[in-house]
Amino acid sequence: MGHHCCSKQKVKRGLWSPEEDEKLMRHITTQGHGCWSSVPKLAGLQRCGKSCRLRWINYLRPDLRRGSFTEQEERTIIDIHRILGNRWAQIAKHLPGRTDNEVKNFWNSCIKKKLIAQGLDPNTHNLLKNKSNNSTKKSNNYTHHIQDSTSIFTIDHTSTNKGITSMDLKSTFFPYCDNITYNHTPIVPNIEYQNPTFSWSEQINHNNTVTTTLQSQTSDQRTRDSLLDFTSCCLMENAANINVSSYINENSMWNGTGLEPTTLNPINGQEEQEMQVVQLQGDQEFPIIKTKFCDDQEDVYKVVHDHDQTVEKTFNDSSNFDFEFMDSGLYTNVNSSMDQLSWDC
DNA sequence: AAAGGATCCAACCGCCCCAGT
DNA sequence: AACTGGGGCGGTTGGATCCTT
Repeated sequence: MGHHCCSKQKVKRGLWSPEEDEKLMRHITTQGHGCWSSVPKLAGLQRCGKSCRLRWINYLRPDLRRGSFTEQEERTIIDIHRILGNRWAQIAKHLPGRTDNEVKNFWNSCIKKKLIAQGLDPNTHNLLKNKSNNSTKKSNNYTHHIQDSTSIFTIDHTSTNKGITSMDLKSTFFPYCDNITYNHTPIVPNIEYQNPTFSWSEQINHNNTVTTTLQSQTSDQRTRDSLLDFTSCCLMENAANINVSSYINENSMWNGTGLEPTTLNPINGQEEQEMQVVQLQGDQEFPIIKTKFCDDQEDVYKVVHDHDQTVEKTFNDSSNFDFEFMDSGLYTNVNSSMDQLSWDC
């Protein structure tokens, strides 16, 4: 069964011969394609218009870029796919000379497998469930720096200096934060939080607990929730030397915060929901962070220390962004293509 | 060398959207 | 408003090629 546009015609199918290519090329370069349904007749081809169009777009077009995909192109595809999903035509628009078909094939034949091999679900970009625990275990000697100028995070995993060492959260991620004062006293001295619109303070109390206070004067609930989550998450990162996974998600990109708003309600329904508590664990002095919410939603974040200097954690399932992904170097160009994408799409 | 499985990728299919009537 | 045709898109297929045994 052919397309409705050419179902009455006797059309050839299958691979194009060099002669057919020649005819189509000559016709379009001299006459232009105009109405595709008329191209086969005018070009002397026994193909349907759609087939001609496809052949031109995917193969004959002179501005096509041939050859294998570069690493940069691969990263771009992954970045955009994280937001748009299988919208190959949209993705291809960000890759000059590449077609949607090409991108789709590359994804299915190559990228998909790479992501799976890294323990990531290619559809959601989340950690695959059966890999999530393993991914949190890492060697003390593992070192990985990401200092791409377009990355929002710098991550350092040297044995003496783990965790996020700096971050530059652009104001585009916090469009609702207009009047937040900067008041930051980090637990880990080399941590720098560079976004002036976003801050919190941390104080070590006499009873070996740490109180974190989010300094937010915004009245927007989503921002407050986002910042609370973010603070909690970073605190865990710093205190436990773990790689925090599954935190920012693409939906949050769309709601404008860039961070996943919590769906939880503060304990006692407090208006001020900034309080976080870090407890130092017995003589090991290993910190655990527990965020208190309403009774039925308690202990969403759990950090468990084991004997191998590794950490397991449990997160709210609704979180599906992963720092592991950025850690792998795949998540880049946030401030350029990704920001642009938010506006384009 | 040959067979069979795996992979790649060009092309097709079917659906949707939109503009024109 | 309903119909029609063209264009665009994502999913799928199947033949060619590569790889493994």
